Amino acid sequence: MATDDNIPYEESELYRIRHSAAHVMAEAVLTFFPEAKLAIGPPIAEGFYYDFDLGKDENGKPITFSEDDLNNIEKKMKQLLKKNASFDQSSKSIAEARDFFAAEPYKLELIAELAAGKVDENGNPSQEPASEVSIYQHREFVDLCRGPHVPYTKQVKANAVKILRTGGAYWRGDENRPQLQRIYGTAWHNKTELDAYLKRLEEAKARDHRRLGKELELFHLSALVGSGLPLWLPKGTILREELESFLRQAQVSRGYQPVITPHIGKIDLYITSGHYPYYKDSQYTPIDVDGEKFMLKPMNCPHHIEIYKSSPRSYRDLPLRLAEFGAVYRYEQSGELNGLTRVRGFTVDDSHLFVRPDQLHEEFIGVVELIQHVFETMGFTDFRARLGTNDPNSDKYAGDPKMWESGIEAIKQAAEQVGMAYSVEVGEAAFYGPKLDFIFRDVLQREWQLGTVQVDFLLPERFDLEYIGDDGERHRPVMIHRAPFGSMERFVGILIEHFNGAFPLWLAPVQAVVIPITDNHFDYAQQVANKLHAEGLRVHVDTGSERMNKKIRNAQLQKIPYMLVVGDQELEAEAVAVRTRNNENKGAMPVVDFAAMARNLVADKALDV
RNA sequence: GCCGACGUAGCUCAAUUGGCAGAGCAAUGCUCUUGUAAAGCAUAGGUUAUGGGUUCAAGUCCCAUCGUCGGCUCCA
Repeated sequence: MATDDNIPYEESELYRIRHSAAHVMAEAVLTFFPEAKLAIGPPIAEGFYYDFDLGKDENGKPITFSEDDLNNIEKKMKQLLKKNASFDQSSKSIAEARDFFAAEPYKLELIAELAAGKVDENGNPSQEPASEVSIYQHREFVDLCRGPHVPYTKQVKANAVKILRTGGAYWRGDENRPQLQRIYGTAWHNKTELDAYLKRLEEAKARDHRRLGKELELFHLSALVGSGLPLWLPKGTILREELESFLRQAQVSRGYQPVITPHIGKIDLYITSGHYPYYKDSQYTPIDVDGEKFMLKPMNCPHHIEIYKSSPRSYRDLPLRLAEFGAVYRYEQSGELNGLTRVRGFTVDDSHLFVRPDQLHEEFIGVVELIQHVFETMGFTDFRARLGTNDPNSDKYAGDPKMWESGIEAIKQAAEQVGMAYSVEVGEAAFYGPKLDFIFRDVLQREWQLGTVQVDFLLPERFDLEYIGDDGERHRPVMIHRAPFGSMERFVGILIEHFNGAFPLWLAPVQAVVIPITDNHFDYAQQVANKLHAEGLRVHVDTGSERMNKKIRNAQLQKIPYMLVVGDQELEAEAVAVRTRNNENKGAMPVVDFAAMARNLVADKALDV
């Protein structure tokens, strides 16, 4: 996010520019749609938006912005920016404001909540009831608004502003409220910054995992198989299995025990766990067999719990760490699906740790350290932690408040001990307990929730879990749910974009391609490949009829780490001419030397070749 | 699920106002035997997502379904 020096974004000039741009855009909209009702129009991370209610057409359908409308609005907006006007603040009493905004139902709702002390003028939560409201005006355009703005419209450069897109958006983000028409725009200090931003958007498009997944033959989405049910192609499978094997090893050395559970389970299992009512709307319909209902597994927890219950547990058995790459199925709404990052069938690198209360602290720290290890290995340096707590005002969260308190306390203590900063976000918890999420920011500054650790006192109670303590009495264990990757699908999707398809050697589906210069070198190329295979490397021989140059180009486009060119000279010297995908020509080296070098890079999980 | 846009060869895209479905890449065959990012020629490839409708005539217009994309909601 671009900020001026170290000032918080909210206090930066860019924020004022964008907020002002939003007002001028709304002014432009009103010139074409005088009847439009205004909702809210705040600055956001990389621009701004404004929501409008355009009313209904003669068929009762909501009026929406067309592409032409957007073009016209943008043109008008630029004119209005250049035609200078000052932004002037004033205040009105609640009664005056009600009067003034009498024709603006959305503003009236905000004023009512302002007066009740629920929100501020920008729609953000507030504490104190307001007696006056802040108003900003430029020319004829007046908005309920806390500001701040730039002093004059001219200070928003017309050539540094762009309208980006439109879309429906629910009023107050509530799908039960009317759907408004939102216009997104962006604004920057100057044209250079705008162009840089637009270029960044283009780059993001080029490294989109859906595009690269096709080009690099990693996965396929088939309409016939079903929406959100990805098929892993051979190369994508290598990538995924390398990740799984990396985590599996890391887990075995930390005392985890792999288990395997079925893809379906009786509905009673999920009713007992309490998952069923929470996830009912996002489930595949239960399968009815001989009068019994089975559900596609939406989560692995209850299955692992039944493993815990399969035999009496002693305090000596704990912690019991059960791990599974467990496939789960959730019937996400169609509009939510997206490539690999949002699917209906996915695999959670799931584990449930059954621990004694006195082990909770240490085990939680162990999980946090494992996640840190995973992120570090991937070269993910830019991430933050988020403590998700229950919202006392919501009925979404089960269990008694004491459980929640001790869970939250356990997470805070663990985070403190490992020196990890975190932000607290109310209402981000799982229904059964608080959690610490790891949110990774990729090279394009987008944030993704990946790893998660959750403390759960509830399910042990629901399933009546117990262990026999050293006092001979029955005690209740605590559960930790955790997934460092989050889901294999999402993680791979993010990894594709993070590395722009140029995976570290240990992950690259094809690590090297041998390129014979002429047909006469095919045999030698195959010998080289055989040797490297024997060394555990994934090598492919390009026996196509193209010229060497074309084969190099193809390998470059496939982002294969090494191109091993072999001709007469290499054949003679038992060597390969090594070229990297970074356009680096390392020259000839003996095959054994290349193998040793590559093996080391794989063993070290080096991030680049 | 809601709002909007879109769906033409394996991929990326063309196809005046409705008027003979086409190109590049990829694939296949042949020729060339090549030294670090695209050799040449040829061949094949399509019920224009699916199903209806309007029309002398539909890739193009209308309806429905499926799918994809951009948002909203939701979320690993």
